[in-house]
Amino acid sequence: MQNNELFNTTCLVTLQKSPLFAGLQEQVIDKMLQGFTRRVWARGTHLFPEQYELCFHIIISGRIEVSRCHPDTGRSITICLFGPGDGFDIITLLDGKIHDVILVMLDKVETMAAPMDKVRQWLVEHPDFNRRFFPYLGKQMRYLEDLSTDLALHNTITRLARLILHFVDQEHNFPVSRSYPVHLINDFSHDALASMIGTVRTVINRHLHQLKKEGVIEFHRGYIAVKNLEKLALHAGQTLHKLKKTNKIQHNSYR
Amino acid sequence: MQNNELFNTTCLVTLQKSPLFAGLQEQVIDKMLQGFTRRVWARGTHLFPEQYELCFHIIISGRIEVSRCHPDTGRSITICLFGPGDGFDIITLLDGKIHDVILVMLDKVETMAAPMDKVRQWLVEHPDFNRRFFPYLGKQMRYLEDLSTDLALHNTITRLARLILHFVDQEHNFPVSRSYPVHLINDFSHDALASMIGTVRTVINRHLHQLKKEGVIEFHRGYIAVKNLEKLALHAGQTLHKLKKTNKIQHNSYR
DNA sequence: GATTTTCTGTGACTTAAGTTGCAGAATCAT
DNA sequence: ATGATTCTGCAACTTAAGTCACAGAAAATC
Repeated sequence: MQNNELFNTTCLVTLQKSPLFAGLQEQVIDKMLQGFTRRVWARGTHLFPEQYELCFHIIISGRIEVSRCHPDTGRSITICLFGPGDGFDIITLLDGKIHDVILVMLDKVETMAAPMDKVRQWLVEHPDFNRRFFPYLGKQMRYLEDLSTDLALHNTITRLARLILHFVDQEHNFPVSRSYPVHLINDFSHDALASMIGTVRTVINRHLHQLKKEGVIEFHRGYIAVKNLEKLALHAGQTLHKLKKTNKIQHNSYR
Repeated sequence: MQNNELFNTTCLVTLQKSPLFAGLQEQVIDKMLQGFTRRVWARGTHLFPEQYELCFHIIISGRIEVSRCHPDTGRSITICLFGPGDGFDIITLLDGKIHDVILVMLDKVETMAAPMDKVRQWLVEHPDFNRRFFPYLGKQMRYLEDLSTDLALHNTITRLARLILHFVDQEHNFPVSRSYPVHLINDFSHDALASMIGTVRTVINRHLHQLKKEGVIEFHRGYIAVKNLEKLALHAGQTLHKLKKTNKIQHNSYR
């Protein structure tokens, strides 16, 4: 089947670029590819623990939002965002216990799935794979730590600035508008952005308009780009404490 | 030296109870013990990345608070809390990069230290150790996820209730007062508690007094115990949405 | 045991950030 | 196309949770 052939090629390419598999011997990757089954989900699908706990998945195409939801208020927080090359569920893979999060498919999503136990076995059999696995875990833990830190220490506009800064593509700027596009979260609704930094739509809306007024960003429905990186960095607090708040520092130093 | 002998015995016992080493063959543990160096820090010592990035440490005695601090406001958030048997810094071990957190010794702390590379080598050479390492990572990631979720979705009194519930020792209750003691955080100041849930001292103080008035807990300087677990669980939202907030659920259901 | 330092308790005040409600725009489904 | 649905933009309002300031208690240090 030609379609399948194409999918397999896409898989190989994705794996070779994936932080989990990049640099592995081709024969090892080939052998692993045999063990995977293709899965496809439509955009908007919600997956609950029972539906993903048995297999480990590698995303081939599309994005997945991992989130938690408050049963009473309905508010939700996005714990992480996955794209092609990412694998889930890492935590269940690690400890075998159920992981109580909701996966939302932000696009049509294609994955390769293999039983958890088989992937665990690969980790033992292929030290190379095992070694590559560690930095990937580190990256995830750092993201979670940063999320907690931001939520606890920064106000909402700072968090929004940091979010945009985190996903901005500083390499490629649009030649026409001289603005920097944003990755992965470019087409997010204000609700989705709110969930990323643990707040609500109206607050995101207010802050986006403020940043636009200040000339930091430009945006319209499903589109954000950065016009002034320095100002954005200032909002994000990158160099803030060196410039502006000298008085505050002094004020706190004699506590 | 007799003192050293005693320390080695303590080490062995700690390792055998540690989530990282429990169940390993004794000869493997013995061999690892050779590779460790003893380190001691006084209570209150602050460690910065340069001081711990080169070696992986296993705590033998005492507690360590891992935290981040906002340079301007001086507020800080405790990212995790380590006790005997825990190892740090896990993230640097995983990806070899500097990990920008501050370690605060809450007691006099004794650790065993081994070069990062050596521990990474052990992970490769001893599949048993490697396998035990994974669930430990899972536990840490779950804690971070829960922290983020709590910060984003719950108000401060709920977070305080959850904190206490998380560290309560449900097994042993004091026969006299019929109250349940708290682990690890029992002697924390209100400032330290505040840092655990990402808020400030005055807020903790207010809520502690409220919980006391409601008969949920009892406390005095450096002491907390739970008098009514059910009420505490209610505050923590464990069964909240089933009992109390039915109206809220209905109210939200037609959004 | 005197003095310094660190904790705790409390009241008054401020404000960031949520909630609610509605109207119009954009997009999707049939 | 058209009707339904989902997004966006505001404005008015509420409140949880901060800040600030000070005093007394407890603990640590000398």
